[in-house]
Amino acid sequence: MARRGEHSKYEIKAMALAQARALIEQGGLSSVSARKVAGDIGYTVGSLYMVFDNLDDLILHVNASTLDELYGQLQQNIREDDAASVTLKKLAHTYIDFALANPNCWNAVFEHNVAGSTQHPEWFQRRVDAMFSLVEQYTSEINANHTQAVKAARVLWCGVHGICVLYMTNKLHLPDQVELRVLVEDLVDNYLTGWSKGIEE
Amino acid sequence: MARRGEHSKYEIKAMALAQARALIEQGGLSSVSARKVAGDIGYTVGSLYMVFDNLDDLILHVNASTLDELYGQLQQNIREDDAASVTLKKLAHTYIDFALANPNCWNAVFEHNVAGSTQHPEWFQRRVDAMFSLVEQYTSEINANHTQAVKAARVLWCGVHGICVLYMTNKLHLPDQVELRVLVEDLVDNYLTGWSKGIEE
DNA sequence: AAAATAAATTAAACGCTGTTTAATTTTGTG
DNA sequence: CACAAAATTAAACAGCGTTTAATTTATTTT
Repeated sequence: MARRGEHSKYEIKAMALAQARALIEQGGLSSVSARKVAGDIGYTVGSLYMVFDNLDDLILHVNASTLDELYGQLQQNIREDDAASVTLKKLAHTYIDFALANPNCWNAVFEHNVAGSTQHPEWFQRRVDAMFSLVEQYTSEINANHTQAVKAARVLWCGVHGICVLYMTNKLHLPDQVELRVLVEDLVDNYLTGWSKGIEE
Repeated sequence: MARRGEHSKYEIKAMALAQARALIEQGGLSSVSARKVAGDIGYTVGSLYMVFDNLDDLILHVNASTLDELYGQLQQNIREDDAASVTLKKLAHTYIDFALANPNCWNAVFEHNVAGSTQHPEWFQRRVDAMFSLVEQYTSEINANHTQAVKAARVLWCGVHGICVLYMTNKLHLPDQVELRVLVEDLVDNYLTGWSKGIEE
């Protein structure tokens, strides 16, 4: 085994990921290219293909780390003594706040769809599932029925995401009186109210 | 003025749009290229740039026609004598059905984000707004307060879209018991129940 | 009818892209 | 020191969006 000695494979991988992420932060997904990333960290494309399958693989790893960061922030804002409905609302707001604070990274997660395969690799899917599971923890506090709790978690999270994604891609034209945060508040409130009523009966 | 005589500008434009749409239907947005579209209709790229600003402009026009088709299907499934809540549910289902029936065209509408400008051209925005307005018609039947009806329309439509977009991009992993149609049903039902309860008080 | 003009259309070029290949350098080992 | 293996680069390929200049075609003018 031989290397230039300066950086290990892991270091090169980490450097490439960091630089790709920086490029996305600054100019969005379209400003990432193999030559640019490689050049910025002092290598040529070949070294990138040594540690990543291809550019999609690289971007998928950046997106995974974005999801990790988002997951961390979701966890941080949870207070054990809050009611489940309060926690769910906090999670929704944290999601929106993260997207607003990291628009390009957040966008990249959903903008980037791997061309050929219809499925994401397992290690990526796990991150998506983890977020649904987090929400599910609190919907199941409201309704112990597992299937119902799963469904509610999916619906709530998808709903919050839908508001977010249409807003971030300039397809949600809000009147001045209506704010983004008010919409998610309204969604979670009304959905949970309706859901609770369904349980009572 | 002179032309090859075979086709007028409008005809070329229409042919290009039709072919671009066909390519999207078959292989998604990534299988559209200026050279491919031009070649398929018997011209070279130059003729494309005669009738479109650029490739983004072409795709934006395809997407606009997709939205028109979707809007048409939404209108078709409306029965005047249905209750507003029933109509809203029908609209949601029609939206899902359209996405499932035209996955690549539907995806293209949301996958394609014009690089430079943050805003879409007016004629495109109008199509998006038209859909929200359609939903708004029926939320305002439930609550006459305009601001509230606008908000509910946005939240419902975003929610349905969120479910749809995460499902279509393989980021929504549904347990076998939970179906896509059940999710939108659940969303609309519970949201409207919660919303109605808010009005009563 | 021939010549001039203007538009339509093409061909070619520019600089970029992801990816693969072969050549080259560097390193660790026998 | 020589050999082999790994790291790294350089070059190539086929494609991309877009712009430019050249060329064909049709219309207008003389």
